[in-house]
Parts: sequence; structure tokens; C-alpha cells
Amino acid sequence: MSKPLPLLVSSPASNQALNAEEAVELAAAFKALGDPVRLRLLSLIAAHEGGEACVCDISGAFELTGPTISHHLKVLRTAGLVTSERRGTWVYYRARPEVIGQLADVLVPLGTPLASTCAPDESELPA
Amino acid sequence: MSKPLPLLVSSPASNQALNAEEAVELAAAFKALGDPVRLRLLSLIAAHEGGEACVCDISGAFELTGPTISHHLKVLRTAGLVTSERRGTWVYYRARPEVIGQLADVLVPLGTPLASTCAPDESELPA
DNA sequence: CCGCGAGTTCGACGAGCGTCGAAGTTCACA
DNA sequence: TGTGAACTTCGACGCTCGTCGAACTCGCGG
Repeated sequence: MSKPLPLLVSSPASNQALNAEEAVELAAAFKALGDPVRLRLLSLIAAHEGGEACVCDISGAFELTGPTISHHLKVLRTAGLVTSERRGTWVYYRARPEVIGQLADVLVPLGTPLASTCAPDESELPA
Repeated sequence: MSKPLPLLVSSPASNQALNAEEAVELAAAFKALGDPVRLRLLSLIAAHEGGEACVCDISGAFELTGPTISHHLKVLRTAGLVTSERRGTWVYYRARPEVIGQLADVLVPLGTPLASTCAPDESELPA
């Protein structure tokens, strides 16, 4: 693994539409969230005491085999949504708030179509 | 099509982990966003004048055939992320802020593992 | 050194997804 | 009435994905 942390590069400024490259990066992250198991895994990790959890802590919540859980965790890790660290016998996973926060930042403007810069007409000026 | 608007049912309260049902609903929406084309489509629709766009307005941004664009729009519509309305010759798409906002609301607590509900002081290290 | 428990990797199988061309539908306009 | 434009639906093609069992790696305890 020589992966230098897949931090997204999406440019900060815009109620503008995403360009193709940004979309590819972001879609990869959203795709990782597009599975119920992975979404719960991430949720369980984030909600766990100390913000981290080892596999044995959370695998009991699923009726899936070990390899499958491991596979999903790998997808989350490759997408940059979690980090993993081995400590003795156990491997601990931890969410990456910066990356997840970027995804939320992308959704917010899509959920507020009329806000921000747009046309300075009579709509709703922030005074 | 007898689809009564797939509004998500996810319960509002929780820095708690998602349950299985919530995860299935939310993952379906995230999966719809897990494709670069669909992400850009949604972005283009939301960024378009008036918050709506007809297919011919946005299909030029892709090197894809009409059927493919139509397919992706259908996925977005089935996921509840957009609505469509025919007006004369053209079909106009519009983002659904309530649904998209729910997705953002799910990501925010995952991106702020230590914050959440109580504990009004931001003592980062509880031990 | 040896065995065990925790996770990961490997290989395979079926289901699902993205894409296209062709055909169908709906509306406007002459 | 009929011709064309704007989408959508249909059927098909490869490729990807989620899942599993088996085999492998790593670290601890005896």
C-alpha cells in the first residue's frame, strides 16, 4: 500500500456545478457509502467509544462472514473514509472527519438551490 | 409509476449508530450519488437557472447517448433525489432539497465524531 | 517452538450496473 | 394529417460488485 491519503481535491468555491474531475472523486466516496453494510460500519465506528472500533467490536452487528466485513472495511479505507491501525492482536478503524465533512459540504448547496450568489434579483437577499 | 415519493423515514434523533432499516434507505440514496454522471446531473440541475433544467439543457455536458442520460435521470428520480415534470415538448427536472438535506444531516455527525448531542463544552479529550 | 485467535487475501460465483442502438411515445407545428 | 423533435423504454452486451469458503499473515501466550 503506497497510498498517500486520498484527500479530495474539490475546489472550495462554488454554488457552481461540479466539473467532471470533481465528480469522479466525489462519486467514488459516495459509492462507498452506497451500501447498507458500509454505511452502518462507518456509523458504528464513528459512534463507538473513543471514535474508534476494532473489527471484533462491530462485526457482531451483521450476519456476514469475516471476509465480507473485511472487504467492506477495505472499500471504506480505499475511499478515504476511514483509517486502520493495528495494535497488537486487533485492528482499529477510525472515521476521517475531514473527508466526510467534504461530502456533506457538497450536498448542502444541492439541498439549498436558491441560496448564495445567484441572481441579485428580488428573491432573498441576506440583507 | 405509482410511487408515492420515497421520502426517507430516518429518525431524527441520534449521534447513535444507524439501524439496519435506516441504512438501507440511506444507502440507496447514496448509491444513486455514487456515479460521476449522476452527481454532475444533480449538480447541473441544482445550479441551473430557476433550480430546474430540461434534459436538453444538460445532456450536452456529457459524451453519452440520450438513453444513457435518461437512464441516470431515472435512477435519480427513483432514489427520490429529483422530480420530473413534462411541460410541452420538454421534461424538466428539479432537485429535492428535503431529501438531499437529509443525506447531509446523516454525514455531519459522522464527520464530527466527538461533538454530537450533550456535553456543551468542547473538551476534546474525555480522559 | 507451537498453536490459537484476529483479520486479511484469494478465487469463484451470481446478481446488478452502465452503456448502447433500435423502437416506442408524446407533443408542437404546419 | 403528417412530420419532426424530445425523451423514454426495451433488449442486449460486458464489467463491476457483494458474498462466501479456503488459505494466508500477524501477534500473543504457553
